[in-house]
Amino acid sequence: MPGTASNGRGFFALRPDPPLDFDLTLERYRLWGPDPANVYQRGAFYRVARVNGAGVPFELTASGPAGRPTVRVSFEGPDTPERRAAVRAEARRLLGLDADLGGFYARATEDSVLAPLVDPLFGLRPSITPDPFEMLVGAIAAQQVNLSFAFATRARLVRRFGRPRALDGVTVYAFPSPEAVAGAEVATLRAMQFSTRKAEYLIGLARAVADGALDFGALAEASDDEVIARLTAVRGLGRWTAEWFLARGLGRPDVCPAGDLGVRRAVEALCFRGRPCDPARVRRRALAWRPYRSLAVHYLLAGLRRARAPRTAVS
DNA sequence: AGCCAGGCTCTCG
DNA sequence: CGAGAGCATGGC
Repeated sequence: MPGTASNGRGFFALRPDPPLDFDLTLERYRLWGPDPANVYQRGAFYRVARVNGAGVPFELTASGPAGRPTVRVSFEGPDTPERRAAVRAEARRLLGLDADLGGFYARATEDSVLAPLVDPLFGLRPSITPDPFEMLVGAIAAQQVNLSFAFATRARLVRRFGRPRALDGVTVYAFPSPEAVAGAEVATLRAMQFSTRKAEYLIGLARAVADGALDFGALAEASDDEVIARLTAVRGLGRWTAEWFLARGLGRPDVCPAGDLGVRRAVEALCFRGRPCDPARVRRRALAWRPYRSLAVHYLLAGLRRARAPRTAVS
């Protein structure tokens, strides 16, 4: 590895506005199985940032009091301002640091469903996927199948089409580029246990991104409704996918993916005493959580998970 | 064996 | 248009 040693490492610290619960926020990257592009193990989170097409592996660790944590960021050198800025931007998105948690909590105290969730989930932030293509691939993988299976199929795709990097002996993959997936064969994706339909969706999406038909830069500037319209024009991307993209890909604050099975179950359990309700009812109930519907949904899902699988007393 | 899993497309009426 | 059937896959 010529050059690696002399290029060294870069370090800096993030001091986000509190609160931030580092583990609660990043826990989702290991809940349903390993994700080779987002490795969270032994208290450290690893990922590969993209800078002008080049990959920069970095590592996040937390220290300091929970009320005011410091996030230590370490990345593969050379330590240039451009690389540093790119890593900082990815770290901020992964940790959801731009979310208005204070405003949400103030509103949540007035809501009988949200209020009890604030204390046990204090500092949970909505992790944003830094790479929009990655977000959409993950959504397609998760359509209509359980999340453990979805993670497994997506992990196979990452290992096959992504590039492995090493940082402190930990292997973390750069998520595959649209160009790499655009060149895949349906049969290859079928072998990863994607259905034929999903294989077609994935290749079609990758091509649309690669040839510029789907422009993420433009989406970032568009209104919520416009984003939904442009995404659902792509075969394989429906409203559910578009709404999760808004929330988890673009960090839009006021989105409720009412068609989501998990959201529906959470709303049924926490708002309607377990009584079944359809997406329209979910959407109506969520109106009360404006303009923080994304955070509300995030907390409902995490709250239900916690209720069903409570953490051990010590942690 | 059969139902479920954090949907989407296509077709009809 | 809105509802409904059809779709593929693996896990339990």
